[in-house]
Amino acid sequence: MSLTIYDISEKAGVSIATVSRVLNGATNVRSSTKEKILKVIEEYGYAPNAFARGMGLHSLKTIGILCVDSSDIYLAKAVYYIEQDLQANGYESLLCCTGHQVDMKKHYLNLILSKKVDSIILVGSYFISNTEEDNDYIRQAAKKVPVMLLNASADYDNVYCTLCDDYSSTYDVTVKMLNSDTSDVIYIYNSESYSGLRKLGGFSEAVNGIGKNAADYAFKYNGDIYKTEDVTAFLTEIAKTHRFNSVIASEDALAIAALKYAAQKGLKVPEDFEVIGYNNSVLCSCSTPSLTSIDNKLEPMTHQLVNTLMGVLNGQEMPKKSLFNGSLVERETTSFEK
Amino acid sequence: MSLTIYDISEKAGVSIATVSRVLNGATNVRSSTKEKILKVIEEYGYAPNAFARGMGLHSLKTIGILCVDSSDIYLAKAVYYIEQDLQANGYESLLCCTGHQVDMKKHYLNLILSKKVDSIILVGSYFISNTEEDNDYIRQAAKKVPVMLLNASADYDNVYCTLCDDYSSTYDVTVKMLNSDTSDVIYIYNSESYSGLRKLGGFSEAVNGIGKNAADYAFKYNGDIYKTEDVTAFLTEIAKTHRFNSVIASEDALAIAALKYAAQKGLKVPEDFEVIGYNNSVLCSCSTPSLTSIDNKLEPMTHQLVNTLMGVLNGQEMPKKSLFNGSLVERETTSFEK
DNA sequence: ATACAAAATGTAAACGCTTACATTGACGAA
DNA sequence: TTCGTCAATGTAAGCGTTTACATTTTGTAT
Repeated sequence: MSLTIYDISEKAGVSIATVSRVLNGATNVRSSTKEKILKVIEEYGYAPNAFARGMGLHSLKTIGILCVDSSDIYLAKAVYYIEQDLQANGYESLLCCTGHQVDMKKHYLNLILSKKVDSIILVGSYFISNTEEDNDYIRQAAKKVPVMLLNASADYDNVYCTLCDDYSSTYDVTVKMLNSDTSDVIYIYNSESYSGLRKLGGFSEAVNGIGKNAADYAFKYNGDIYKTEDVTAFLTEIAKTHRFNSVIASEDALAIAALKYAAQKGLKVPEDFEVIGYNNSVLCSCSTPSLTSIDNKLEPMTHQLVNTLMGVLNGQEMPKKSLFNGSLVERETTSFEK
Repeated sequence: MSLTIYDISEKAGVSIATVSRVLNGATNVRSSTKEKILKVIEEYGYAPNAFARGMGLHSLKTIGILCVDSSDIYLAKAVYYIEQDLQANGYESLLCCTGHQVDMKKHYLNLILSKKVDSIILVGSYFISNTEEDNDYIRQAAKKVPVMLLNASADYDNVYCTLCDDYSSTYDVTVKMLNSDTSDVIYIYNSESYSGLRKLGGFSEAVNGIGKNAADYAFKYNGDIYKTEDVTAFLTEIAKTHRFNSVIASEDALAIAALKYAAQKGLKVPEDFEVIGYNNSVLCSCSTPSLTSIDNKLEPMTHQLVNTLMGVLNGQEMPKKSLFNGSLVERETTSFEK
């Protein structure tokens, strides 16, 4: 078995308490003693047992991150930023990818709670707005540690939200679209995610605003958004019953597929067909023409989230909700600027 | 503070041992007792303390995963597959994103080792082939638990490798390129990653094979591969001194940038300019024209890796090295098939 | 040299579990 | 009824730390 603090104390000729103090950077240890212990540790390659530490300590300076799907470009980026920030603040992070099933989400939430994390950050769709019961597990968790929500909103005790005002962004861009030459605009979205619904709301308000029925222009795609062929087939299907010459997508990947669709139909982008994505992800500059997209300020949001968290952990009063505004990044698939 | 096993035993009127047995699914507990305890646990929302468990238990059925950068599409996908498989095998996973700095890699490696993981899986460039000393930390880790390498090769005790024969794939595709109409082919690559070097080797052999000096045709790009503009600028720079009409890239993102470059120069793809990427990632079908790429069998590789690991943990003799062959997935940026 | 305060170090309890071993209880055979 | 057996349950030690408190050492002023 590996060495314990006893082994080290014995070899260094001191007590375990002194070793522990050195390990934890206590100041009240004579420097000669410290050196001696450090040398032994170095020589024998001792590493403290995290579980034993966990038992003694109250805080392990560890934050649990739950992510629905780390293979999603956007979420992976979010997790990455958050981890960097946590590390910069001297916190470790524990990441679990839960998938979309509710029981798995609950399972991992409890799992990670049992590891004495100081807080939990939820990245992706965890907060299911429809049923109070489904969300109860989050409220339960919030009784133990502060819960941070990225891109979701909830008014619970000890739950802090950082999000982008998708509603407004989508509303604004829809209005812009409706006023442009290509005015037959549809909205395609995929998941039942909270942000997807907020975007739908903004789109709907804009469409309803000009006296049309938004429901006729919003289409939900159930499937893998990265399967381009499936999405283009989906659009082809829509085209059978609906006329449209521009697409607002809830995700960049969907928008990319819309571009493929346009190419298939021989439609010129942006002259005859306009497309707007969401997230301003790496995909945008990968497509030809490059994709206009709404930047939802992921990086600033993650900074804010971690900042808020650090404040909360230090006992400061922090905002329960931090709201950012998205901004349109125009590239080659729209022609607003002309 | 949260409840302990003592609280539960008290409320249920049994001893802590019995509660522990129920918690761990022991069979020798009367079912009426079991029910009673389970009910109390349910009612009071007890969750065992993972650290205390960790102290008692020898194996926590937990695997540590180290990933260089989870925001990289390819690596994120790899991690995702691995986590799914581990979960299916009843193992938990602990993921740490280390970044590229060597000290951070070492730091996290030790950190994760201290959490009593049963094994460590390294995803990305951890094995630095050049200096023995730099790799020593991996050998040290392998003394404690089996170390699994994805896409890297090392002949150390207790280290198991699963990789794709990038060398051959790149060699084959280069030969194919050299024989086609567009024969002025260059290779662009970014990192000092192990697989990047293997690919370079394959490319070089093919080029040297026709009596040219490979070094004149391979170009290393140092920078963010997702910054399309930077990469196109890099290509423009190359074009000043070198004539080329086809590009083999070590990563899809670089290939995508090469497509942008071609578009800028008004070159027709694939007629006047051919491009091949690597990894067959989601980017391939996102670009227009869609990108020909080498599929390096990520999913089968991850399955194999986890299989091997499970075998090793069960004490079976397993292959030290599992080698897959990449395959060319032709899309619209090449014209081999015509 | 002596006394005392402060700094350094040591001792031992606590953290919440698992599990070997001890004890109790139930049931069937004699 | 009485014993033996085996299943169910309980007791207590141990896992490797941290840390409050106790003790020793050091340094300083007298």
